[in-house]
Amino acid sequence: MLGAHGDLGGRMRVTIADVARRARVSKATVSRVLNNRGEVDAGTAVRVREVIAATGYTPSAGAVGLARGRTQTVGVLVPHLTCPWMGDVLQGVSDVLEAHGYGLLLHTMNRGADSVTRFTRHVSGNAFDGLLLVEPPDPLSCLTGLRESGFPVVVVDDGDDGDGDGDGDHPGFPSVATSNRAGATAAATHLLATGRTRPVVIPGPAALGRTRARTEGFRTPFTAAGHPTPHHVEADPTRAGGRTAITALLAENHEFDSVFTHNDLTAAGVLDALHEAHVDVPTQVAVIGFDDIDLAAHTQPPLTTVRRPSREMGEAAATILLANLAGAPFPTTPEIIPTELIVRASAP
Amino acid sequence: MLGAHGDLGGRMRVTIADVARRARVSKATVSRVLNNRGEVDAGTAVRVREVIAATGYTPSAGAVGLARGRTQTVGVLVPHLTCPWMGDVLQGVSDVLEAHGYGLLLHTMNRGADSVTRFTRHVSGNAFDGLLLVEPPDPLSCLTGLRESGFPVVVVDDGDDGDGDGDGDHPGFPSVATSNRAGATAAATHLLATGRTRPVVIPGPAALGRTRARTEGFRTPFTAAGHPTPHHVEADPTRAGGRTAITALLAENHEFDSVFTHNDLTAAGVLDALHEAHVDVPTQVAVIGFDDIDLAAHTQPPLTTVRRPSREMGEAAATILLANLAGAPFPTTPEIIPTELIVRASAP
DNA sequence: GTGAAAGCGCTAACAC
DNA sequence: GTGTTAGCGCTTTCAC
Repeated sequence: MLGAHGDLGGRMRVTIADVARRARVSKATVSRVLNNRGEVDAGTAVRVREVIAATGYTPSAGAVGLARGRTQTVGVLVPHLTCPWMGDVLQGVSDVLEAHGYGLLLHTMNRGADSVTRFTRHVSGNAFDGLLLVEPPDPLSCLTGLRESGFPVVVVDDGDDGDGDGDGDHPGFPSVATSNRAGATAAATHLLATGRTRPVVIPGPAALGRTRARTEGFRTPFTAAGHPTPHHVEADPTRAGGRTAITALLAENHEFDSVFTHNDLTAAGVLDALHEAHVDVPTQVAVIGFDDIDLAAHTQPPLTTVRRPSREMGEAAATILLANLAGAPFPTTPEIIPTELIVRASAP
Repeated sequence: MLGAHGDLGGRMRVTIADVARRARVSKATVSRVLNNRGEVDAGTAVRVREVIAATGYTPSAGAVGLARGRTQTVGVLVPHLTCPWMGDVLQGVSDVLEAHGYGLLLHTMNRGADSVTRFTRHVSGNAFDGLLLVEPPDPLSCLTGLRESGFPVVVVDDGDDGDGDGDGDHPGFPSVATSNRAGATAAATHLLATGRTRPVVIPGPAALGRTRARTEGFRTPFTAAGHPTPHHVEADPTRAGGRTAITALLAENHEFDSVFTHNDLTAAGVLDALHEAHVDVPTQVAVIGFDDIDLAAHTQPPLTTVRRPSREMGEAAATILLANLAGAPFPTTPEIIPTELIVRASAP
């Protein structure tokens, strides 16, 4: 009977000592076989491996971590899990991490300060080797402490706009972002090319770097072509927000031939409002969103939008972090994954 | 200068020994203060706490885990992160776990067998105290081993139909499911109440218990009312699948006045096909989906659907698991979170 | 009330 | 090549 130490319920863990005893070697040798470290006699190695297979031994992750000082785990902090693209980011991260044998410890900031406190404890508790911060809100107090401690951190989707001046929302951290500026420029260029000259812009939260980048990127082609700066309208970054904003605009008889929103949800609301007002899309007004969430392909009409490469950003961030854990230095400039203009019926 | 042992880069970890030394007590006493265990002199406790605060000491999660034999972490295995409701499930799980001070180690099965192998290593490596299996595919080999070992596992969204016979896809495991049968019955009843008698059903994967449950639940009211068994049509569980299926059905002049699909994506495809064929929804054909993903509220017309309480299911599963870790026995019958019929314009 | 000492399961010098 | 010996940072008897 195997390892019948009598644990309550299941059988007792088989430890490296058990393996060593049964293979008639020392724990050190088992460890060597386990990690292909040092030269071990071929015959001995085979014997050890047989015992390992026979006993079903698996090293205790915790013990290995304690002894090595590394946990083979990275922490991921996300604002919340329910927004449309978070799954994509996580999938990208998870794929890379799993491929390299790393675990992924997930944390949410859903419960505000308390969440962050708990998270910080985990960090200082050495629960993981490195950290991925997804869309961190601006004033994340624990950040400064992190940087000072030299703990490996990569920021995903910092507000950086890809214009090379490195002015993300969290300068000083290695980061992955998308070409917010170029994406917005592509949208503007597309509108101009299809004869639209009087756009309305519904920007995102003003505090975010990406809002600045998208705003500027969109304005550039218009002013360059001699048109006035696009009209801006504030709105909640929701479907209802977009709808309300455009309804108000129509009520005051503001003239426009196109709408560019900083996110797809708002754009969906814009479509709603236009539909209600019997304004045809795209003949009377063209609409372009941002992100390319699932919904974008399903609106009526389907939404032309700037795709944000969420999954690729997750992959890139994880890759950079793992490279650093493996000894490589962090890149000094943000890695920019390009956006892509997805042309659908709302702005053909 | 604090703990200037000289770690490369950051400052060296402050350990319980450091705290003990500076507070002029033993490690044991610090541990007692830390865990409110045993009677510690009030003055001593205060002194220790001061040192802890001053040094910013945080216990090493790994060391605590090794010593206590518990990691305060639960593993979550999901098929993939990109499907619409997974974020909701995870959010529910995460909220409960964080509220109880547990970490969440996320695993994906994206890469098939390899993923599962890695995952299994983590399990036997004692990386976590308990396990949440979300929508596990039928033949998950490691499952039987898990059950035998007595390792705490809760299955989320097992195929169980809530009819009380406990015939989930993974009998023997405690599980959380939704009232698939009752939800489908509600959809059927709603259709009948609005004068629809010739429905078409597009079921989900035949292998899943929930497909059986939804199929039966939908059929019951029709046969009870003396109508024939609803016509079934196979289709991929995607938007394209629903579209193709209905297009074919229209081509062969099959008569029907309503469509019930086992998921919203398929329903969206059905709407597409009907729209193309100039069949009006809902006057000519009513459509009801299942799940209530974000998309459902945004289709044209908005989709009537059976809401599946993803987030609540996640919360329930986590709660059951934590209760077990705290000593409570597992419930012997699946916990059923009820569905809810969300009536929108596609089937008013 | 508090300390000393023995682990938890593993790795990593260092000897032989 | 392989064993011995220390730890990694904490918890937990068991004395005092």
